Amino acid sequence: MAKRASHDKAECPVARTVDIIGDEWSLLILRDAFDGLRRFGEFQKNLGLAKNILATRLRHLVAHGILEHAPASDGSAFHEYVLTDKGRDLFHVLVGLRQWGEHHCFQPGEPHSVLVDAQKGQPVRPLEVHAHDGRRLDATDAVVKKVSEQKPRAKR
Amino acid sequence: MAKRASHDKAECPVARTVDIIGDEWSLLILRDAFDGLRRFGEFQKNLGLAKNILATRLRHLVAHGILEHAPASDGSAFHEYVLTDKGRDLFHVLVGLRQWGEHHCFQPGEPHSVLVDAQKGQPVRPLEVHAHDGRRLDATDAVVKKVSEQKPRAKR
DNA sequence: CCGTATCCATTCCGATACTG
DNA sequence: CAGTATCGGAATGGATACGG
Repeated sequence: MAKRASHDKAECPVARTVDIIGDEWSLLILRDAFDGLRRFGEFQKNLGLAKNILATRLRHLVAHGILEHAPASDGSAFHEYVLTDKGRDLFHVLVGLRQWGEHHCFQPGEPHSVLVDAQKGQPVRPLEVHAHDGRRLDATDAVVKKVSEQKPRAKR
Repeated sequence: MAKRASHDKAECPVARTVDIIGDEWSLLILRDAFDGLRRFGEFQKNLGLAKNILATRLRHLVAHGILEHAPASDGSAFHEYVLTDKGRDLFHVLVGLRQWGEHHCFQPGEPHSVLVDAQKGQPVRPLEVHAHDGRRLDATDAVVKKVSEQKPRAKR
């Protein structure tokens, strides 16, 4: 009865995405994956979550093609979880979360980690949203066009 | 015993952010808030979640300064929930989720809503991450610099 | 070292009834 | 319309023990 709602059929891309990665642990696992963590034990130690939960989340991410579970690239006999291309495309989401946190979740002077350009060591620029023609947009300049409002195309 | 882990003390901005908005309903509420929804009933109807849960989430978002609960701007006697500046800064996160979903969660030809420039009606550009000097970065070009690795400054 | 299996407390979610 | 109160079922999360 109290089955968790699912939005995997929604016409809204946000809903579908949130349905897949919209939970605390998955997002943190992804953060660590972008940080280069690969092994089960690394995730477990770094996140401090129970192994069964980690296993569930990893399975889920693998099932959705975000992580790949493959034999380790180095000689070791173990397997590792690495981001697929699809998973790497979540980069912007993680950067967005990070930048918002840097800006809004710390007291002035309170130390926090920073995302920097690997070459120069400089912090990355804040994300911006741009229109098709390059104009910068903020939240009030953008609207969601619903499917039903879209120009119907050839029947399919 | 099975209390949910909290990351509000983490030094990682992603962890703190995820701690606040890293759950399904909060993210969907925010999506709707960016869509212009304001009233309790609008959220409830559009999301189809129980009122008590919605109330809890809204309270939480208000407590964290992401939404503001104020009397309606129009004449009506009711209150409404509107994004604060802090909340509006989550725009990039939502755009990131949306774009990923548009790209990865739909079959070719399957219809979905689209985020467009309000002026011209054109879809917005895909997000990009840029270095301080403007070079475009992907996930492998950026690294997280931990607090402990940062150059110590004057004692504080 | 990498997971699976089990147990149990807690939390969450949905439905409904009820109040202002 | 906008919530609060309550309830039961479900899923989650944490700990631990166990097998590959």
